[in-house]
Amino acid sequence: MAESMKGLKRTHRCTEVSNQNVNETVTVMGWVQKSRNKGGIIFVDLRDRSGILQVIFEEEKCGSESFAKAERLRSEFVVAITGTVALRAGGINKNLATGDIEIIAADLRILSEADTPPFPIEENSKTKEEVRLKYRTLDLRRPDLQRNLILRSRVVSIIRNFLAEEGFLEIETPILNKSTPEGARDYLVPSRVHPGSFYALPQSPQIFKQLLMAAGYDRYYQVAKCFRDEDLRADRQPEFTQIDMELSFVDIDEVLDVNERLLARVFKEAISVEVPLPIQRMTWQEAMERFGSDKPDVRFGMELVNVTEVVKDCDFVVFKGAVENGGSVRGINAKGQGGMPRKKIDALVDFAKGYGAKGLAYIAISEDGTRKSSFAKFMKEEEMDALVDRLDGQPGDLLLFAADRDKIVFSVLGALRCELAEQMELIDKNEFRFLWITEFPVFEWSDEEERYTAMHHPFTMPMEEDLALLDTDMGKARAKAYDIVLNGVELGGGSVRIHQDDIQEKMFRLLGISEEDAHDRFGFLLTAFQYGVPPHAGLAFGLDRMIMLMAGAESIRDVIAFPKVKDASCMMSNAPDKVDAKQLEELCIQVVEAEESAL
RNA sequence: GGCCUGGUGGCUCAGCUGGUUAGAGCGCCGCCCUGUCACGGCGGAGGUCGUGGGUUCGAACCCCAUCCGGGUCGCCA
Repeated sequence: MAESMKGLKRTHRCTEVSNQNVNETVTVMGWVQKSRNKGGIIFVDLRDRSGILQVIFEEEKCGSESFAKAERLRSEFVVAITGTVALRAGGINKNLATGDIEIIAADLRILSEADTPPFPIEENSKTKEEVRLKYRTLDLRRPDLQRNLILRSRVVSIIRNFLAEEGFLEIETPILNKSTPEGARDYLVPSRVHPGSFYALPQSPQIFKQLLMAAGYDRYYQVAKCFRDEDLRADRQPEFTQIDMELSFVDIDEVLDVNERLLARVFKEAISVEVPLPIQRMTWQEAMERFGSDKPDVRFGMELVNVTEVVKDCDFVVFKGAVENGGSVRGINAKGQGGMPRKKIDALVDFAKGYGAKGLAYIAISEDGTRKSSFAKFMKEEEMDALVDRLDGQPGDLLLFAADRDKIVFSVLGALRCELAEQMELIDKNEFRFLWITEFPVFEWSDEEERYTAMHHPFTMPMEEDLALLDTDMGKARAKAYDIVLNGVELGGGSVRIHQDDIQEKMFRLLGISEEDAHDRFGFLLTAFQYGVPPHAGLAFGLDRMIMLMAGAESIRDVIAFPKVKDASCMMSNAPDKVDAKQLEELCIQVVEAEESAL
């Protein structure tokens, strides 16, 4: 039976008690981690978010009533204990921060009884995520998740302090918005007052922060919830948090500068990691050429090598064909993997196919220098020599080649490079390597829509020196856009925005957005800009990913209190769910269930 | 939507090519124990093998469908 805590006040969290408090009377409250009943003495490990503290019950010290209650304690009971701090009479437990002390209980109240939890509340849980997510409150009691959320809170407060010091204002923007498609799928909210009309949840506060710049708020930031109705991944949730900011009267360098100082501060204060400044910068083109990725992990090498020139006249149709179709042939050298068994190489080929490759050519060089290759028979001896030479192939190396359109070659080798690094254990998990990627293309060709779309968004400023390209070769135009990458993960990105109306008009035109369309969708922004808009630029960090990397978590779910599973539902609450017919009626939405089952 | 992968007591797993009364560790329950902390001792309970079909004399195991997780490609301005 649960008791009241009337008259009690907690004096310490569990690990706030130390040997400095010996002989003091304290009141601690928390959950029973473990109870060890030795008959005449009962040991209870009491747990709260700070950690664990041992309490002992002896009948002559706590009285028969409390002792009887102590005998009933089970895992996860919530209790309040008043007692005296003492140095341990028994051995010291070195595994516990409070291992040299214990509380000699004088009084016990059972504040809440508890059923036996469905899985153990312990660090490094082996329990399936499915079960953990269903009982998320229990999962959140585990020390590793508590550490992650405490870290998250700390990071956010460091960010707030830093940005305040730098003159940023924290301003909230609406959650219920007008849908401005182009980009991710919107979550829609039906309007009751306007039947048939919908709000959209923000994918980011993009337009509002630009409006704030036009309104003169100079430097803005927000811890912003964002929503995207797309499929989930280990590092993607349908709702997630961005540290979103925008600055007026700045160009690229100033944005990067303030953000790298922010990152350095956060990593130093939160996890004692020094971030050397300035952070390395690399253009998008260079990143693609060298690493096959716009978010390269530069903790290891294994860079791509372009061998198009070497093989363009060879007789191997795969290579020749790729070159003739305007593509390229590139390779990587997996050092020391020349002895990789055929089966594993085949697995790599399958891996490559998952990224759109039709195949993967290889040359395995054994320790004695002899070569095994999937395509040697189509090549002249000197062509093979030249290939090996270009990739600096040494005895014991494995050379892998992809031939296709650049887009596919990059994506295949970029992924393969990371996969091999993982297999070969080339990655130092304690290293944090930041990288700015700059000069993204303004446009990206969409095969699906058969037109150019904005790579970043339609308000991204092209590089001044490339403005002329917009009329002649728009695919080559570069933007004043940048991403911040950490260990191969895109942590954030942003751009300088267009504040010149003629350039904005041109962008809309190039994207196939008519004047009418633009006005319909972004009219409120364009109108605002007519009354004086400063040059401005901004950036947004994915907070969840940042915490994930800082915490060394494998999934974003481990740094979010109540995450959703793969199909975007919540295993705990069962959201999304059906709603009452009455609720739908108010929204003038027909109940379709009956019709569906009839079909 | 595609591909890969998992589902066996509360938890984690084993269960060989189909032949059982489906096992183990932890947890749980009861009794005992005044220095435990992975406490210990003795005893005990607990499983329609995700679900539905099918093949077979016989299915946890094979086939089909389906549900619930995980990874990934597409998608994610």
